[in-house]
Amino acid sequence: MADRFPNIAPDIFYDVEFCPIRGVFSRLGGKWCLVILTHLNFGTHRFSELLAAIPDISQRMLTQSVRTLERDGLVSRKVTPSVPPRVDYSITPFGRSFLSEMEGVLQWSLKNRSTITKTQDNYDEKKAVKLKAS
Amino acid sequence: MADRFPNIAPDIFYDVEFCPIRGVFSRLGGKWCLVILTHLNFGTHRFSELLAAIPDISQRMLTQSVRTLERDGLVSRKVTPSVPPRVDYSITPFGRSFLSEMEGVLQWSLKNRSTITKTQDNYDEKKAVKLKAS
DNA sequence: CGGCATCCAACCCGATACTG
DNA sequence: CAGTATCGGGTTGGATGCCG
Repeated sequence: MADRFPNIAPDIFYDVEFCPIRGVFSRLGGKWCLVILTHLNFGTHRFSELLAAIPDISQRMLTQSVRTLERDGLVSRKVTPSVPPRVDYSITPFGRSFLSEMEGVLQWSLKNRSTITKTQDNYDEKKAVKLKAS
Repeated sequence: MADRFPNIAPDIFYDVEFCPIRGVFSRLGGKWCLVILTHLNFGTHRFSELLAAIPDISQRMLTQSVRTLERDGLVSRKVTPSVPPRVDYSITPFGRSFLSEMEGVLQWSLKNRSTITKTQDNYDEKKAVKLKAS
């Protein structure tokens, strides 16, 4: 497997089934899961609190995302059968361990946001010039 | 802004425009960009090599993804105008800096893959029992 | 209040065909 | 070889309405 090409990645990344990027990360890496987890990292919150705290998420997506996070064990869900009912979401230790690994990436994103924007603008400009030349 | 709720995240995560997750990470976090970057981290590769190295990507998605990575400055593209033409992709130092931040997350994914699978199975089973009871 | 169900629009993505 | 262009299915995600 590794002799497919010279200088290429370890076998694990070829295996579509076991590749850590495809299997785990692609599901938890989405922006919603990460945003929700980040908010819960600062305290337990009700469904409606999360909904208000994340202005650009729909109720449907929030429901779906917390369900995924609960199913994967990164978030715990506590139902209080009062009237009206109350549901609280908390981050689990497992969820915290994931988030701590994401810390560096988030810092990187924050630090390099403007650099990327400029690079993009530069790229788009060059492309526009080439198009005009043809 | 921060007084919206008690114990909630720093302001930056509320700002849809400047939030590091939404702005940068949601674009680079997708599985394709990460897989491509990982392969390029082990050496420069031609388009067709990448296509063969990543069995589950289509030509269209590969083109699109390397273009995104190039536009964001994580990958460099070198065209050799021979017949037939040759295009080589390499990871840039900037791309390497991103990848190094992702290292921990990838390790986490690899380490906890089986745990997550079991947690999911457990969750699904409990849910099935509840459905049967009703 | 915290969902779930439904409908519908948008876009993601693969397959295919064609070009320099 | 390394793309671009187009079509079409499948999924994502928003809007609305109903229910415990």
